[in-house]
Amino acid sequence: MAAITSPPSPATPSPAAPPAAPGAAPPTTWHGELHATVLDWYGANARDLPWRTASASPWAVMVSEFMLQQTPVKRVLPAYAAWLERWPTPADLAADAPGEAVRMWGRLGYPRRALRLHAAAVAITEQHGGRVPDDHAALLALPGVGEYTAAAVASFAFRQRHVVLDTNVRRVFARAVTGVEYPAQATTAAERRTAAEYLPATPETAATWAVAVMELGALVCTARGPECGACPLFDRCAWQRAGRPPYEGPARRGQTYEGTDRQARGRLLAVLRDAHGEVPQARLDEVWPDAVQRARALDGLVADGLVEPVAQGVYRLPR
DNA sequence: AAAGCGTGGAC
DNA sequence: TGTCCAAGCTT
Repeated sequence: MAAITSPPSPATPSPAAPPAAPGAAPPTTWHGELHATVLDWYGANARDLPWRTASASPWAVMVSEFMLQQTPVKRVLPAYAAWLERWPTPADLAADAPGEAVRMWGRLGYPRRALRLHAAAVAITEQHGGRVPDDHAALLALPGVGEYTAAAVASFAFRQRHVVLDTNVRRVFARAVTGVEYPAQATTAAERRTAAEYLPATPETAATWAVAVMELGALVCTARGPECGACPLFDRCAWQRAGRPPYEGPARRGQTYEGTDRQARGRLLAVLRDAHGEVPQARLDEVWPDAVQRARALDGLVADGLVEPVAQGVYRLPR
């Protein structure tokens, strides 16, 4: 496999050993240089985000992580602030109705996340004394918390050492280490192995490294139009050294949205969100003409617990 | 394990 | 314009 190589340093002919043979860990000094390179870049370029401040509680970090699942930072910022103002602790949210969480979620998208965040708050309140657990396995057991989110909360909020593998990190490793433009569609064991190899040994350093690599992917090593000229890994990057070969493979996505059940669900739920209280069927009929698809979408929302039928032809957000 | 799940912005 | 993408999770 390729690797992040040492930069061709004309100034200091590095005494560091060349890239290690497959299977062997590279020299600590070399790793240390790589870590310093990325950490220095992060120190100078990190965005000033509210969930990264010292005063951000583990709950605040968890809220941010839920909201950031597939939603851009810019749209999360105001929702994050409003959410924490209303529900500063898990117990505050748990004491409120799940429908209120769905309403506060607004237009962030994927509203099931709101429901799961509420359910997580209930679990934290009932099973963890109202404190966000600092144990990775306990985090993973919470609703809406997967491998990434568990690692992110444990790392960012509790400064533990975990492989934090999100879309940004995967892309950075795909390019810098593997030498391809994009990672595979699904996360592979090889990717976890690679990320683990490069993870600093010290928890505190590992935690900062995790967020730093993510930030690099978000700001420089972007999916489209990466700014390689501004990248601290420019000289080491396997993709760069290979001449930045374009992605080869199957189309990575291609989801149409217009006319889908997803769009129908969104329209219906928007009506429920904006109407405080019960909503008659007629109000829903207005926003989606196709009766068959409308019924299917509404059934789906009910099945997901996002909508509650209160009577024949009357609906509301769940209580 | 591939598909379903929202929404808005960038190019 | 349509396509792609955004700190994924669940079934």
